[in-house]
Amino acid sequence: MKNIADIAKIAGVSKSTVSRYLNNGSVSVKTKQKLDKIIQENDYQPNQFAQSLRAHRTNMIGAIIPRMNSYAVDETVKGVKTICDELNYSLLLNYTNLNVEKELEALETFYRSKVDGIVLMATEITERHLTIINKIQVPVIIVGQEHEQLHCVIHNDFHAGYVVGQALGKSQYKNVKFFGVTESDIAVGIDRKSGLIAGLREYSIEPSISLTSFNYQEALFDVTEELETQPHFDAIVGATDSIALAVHKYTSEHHKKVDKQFIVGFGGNPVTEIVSPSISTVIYHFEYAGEVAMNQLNQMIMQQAIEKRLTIDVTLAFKY
Amino acid sequence: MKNIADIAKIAGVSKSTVSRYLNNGSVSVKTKQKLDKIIQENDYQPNQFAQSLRAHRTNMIGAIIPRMNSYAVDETVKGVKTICDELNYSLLLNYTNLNVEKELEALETFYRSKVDGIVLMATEITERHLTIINKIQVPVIIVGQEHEQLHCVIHNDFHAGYVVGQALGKSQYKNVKFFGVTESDIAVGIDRKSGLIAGLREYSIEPSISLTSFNYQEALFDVTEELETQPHFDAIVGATDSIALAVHKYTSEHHKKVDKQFIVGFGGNPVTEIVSPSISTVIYHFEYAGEVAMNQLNQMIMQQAIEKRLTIDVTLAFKY
DNA sequence: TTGTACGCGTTATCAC
DNA sequence: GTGATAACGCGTACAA
Repeated sequence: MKNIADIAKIAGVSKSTVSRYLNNGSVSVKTKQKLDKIIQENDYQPNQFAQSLRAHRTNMIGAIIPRMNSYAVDETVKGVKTICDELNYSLLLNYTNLNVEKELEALETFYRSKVDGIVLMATEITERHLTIINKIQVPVIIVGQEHEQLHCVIHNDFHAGYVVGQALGKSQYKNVKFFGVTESDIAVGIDRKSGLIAGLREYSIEPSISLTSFNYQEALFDVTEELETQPHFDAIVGATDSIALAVHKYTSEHHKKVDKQFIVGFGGNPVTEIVSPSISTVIYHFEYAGEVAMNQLNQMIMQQAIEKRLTIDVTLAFKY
Repeated sequence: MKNIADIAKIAGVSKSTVSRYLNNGSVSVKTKQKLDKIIQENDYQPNQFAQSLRAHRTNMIGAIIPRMNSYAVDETVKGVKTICDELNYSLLLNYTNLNVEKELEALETFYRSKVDGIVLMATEITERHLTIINKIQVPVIIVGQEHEQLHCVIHNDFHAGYVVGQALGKSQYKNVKFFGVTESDIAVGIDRKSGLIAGLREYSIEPSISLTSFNYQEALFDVTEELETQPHFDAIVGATDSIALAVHKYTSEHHKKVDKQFIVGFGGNPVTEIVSPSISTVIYHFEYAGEVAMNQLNQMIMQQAIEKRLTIDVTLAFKY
């Protein structure tokens, strides 16, 4: 592998001339042509580490993701990646398997790797997150969760719940069941639920509420237990698509005579379309959120002033 | 951010002593204790780029993946990541959106980034792939596809098809339909199909074969067209879980009277479990394959001799 | 326009 | 056990 000195020697010029050729371009036409050819022939590439070492800048972005095989995460990363490509950043991925410790480690790791910025898809922002984020002097943007003191891109979860509530009321569903999740997750546990309640209230409907888990298997267990005792509702809402899918699984295996329960989820996961009959969902624009987040992060890296909090709207996809 | 010189100055020793403390550890007990404390207090971290610059080694692995929201890809990456963590590599991700050009670019990009090794999940290995891989002097391992001249970790696709064929025969299914994909994909297009045919032949069954796409929507279209003309089979096999899910979608929406068609897919995608009734699948151990691939890659980086071709076995998960 | 010399932070070599 | 020094590859004042 050739370095800048080799190229300089071959061209019969000095290192700095080659360097200038590569950066400013301020060289004579003659040497330019010579270098054009030589660099082509030897397909020379500047060593990025030497560059980083000198520039104190790596052109790398670290993304911390809670899990891999998740529609929301994958879509978001897709968006982040798109903008990284545009802006000429490399994307470093760190997956934490829903483990908070690993999440904190990942922040430290990226700090050591001297990434220019970090995209964090956390499930929860603890005090310790805050401490580390403040310690490391690296721009961080949260996507999918909200926090007063941090920059974040969030989905309009309250509104998502609200439109579902309204739509159900409008469609004359009276008897509504909601399977929610822990309130330690603000976005999903609180906002979606309150939105739904508010939307339904406009039609004087009060939903029956149960608690379950993000995990499909656990949700299926809870749903089974709950619906076995009280099997009929006009509509059943799951706080996530996974939960809605669990509901679908239970009802389609226990109500052969299709007493037509209306099922709704949140997220826009394509699997809601694959099951039969399809279930309704609120489409979240994860990929777009990823793009927005990465653009914001770039602004932060460039030291530009930006808003601390950006909200992405959702789209209702009802199967009437 | 402090560097090794700062630490040395604070401790009243030389840079080399600090460096030795960090690496060999060959320092006196006294200075060791002093440095323990000082490094702790200043939470000093060696600059990885300076290290890389010197060591000609980055401790980075590049993974090239065709798409994000895919069970197979995600599981494989999970396995790769696990071993990366163990071996102290950082994982750089490059997603190509099924675009061959981007795949080639990604190889070049990683080459420039001086990653120590590359994990390539290609859909197809062309002559141009080969050219670039030979040009860049970076160890590359293919996972999920086979190639004579390259190191690869593959799934036993022929055997997967074979066991399905046998199981169907054993179960007295006579009238078998197979939806396959293009033969330009050796693993899926050829091996699975030939395996199935061989397995069925032992029971003197010859399947009816149609061609379709990896894409769920396209598969659904093809399946619909095909099954509308000839609706009944004892068993229908899809070359991938996606295709099997499309079959499931069609049959459950058009055969209300459950004339019990047996559906089988390949991959072990959990969605086959979520739909109702569940469909059978052949479980592919993607995560394990990822682990194996990354371990192999590490061997290659360490200049150890390894086998060019490793095969991972599959597991049949039949819902009788 | 071009070349010289130095520094980015680290580690390996060699004296002491 | 410790310290001075050179080298990794690059960019940039500064001088020519």
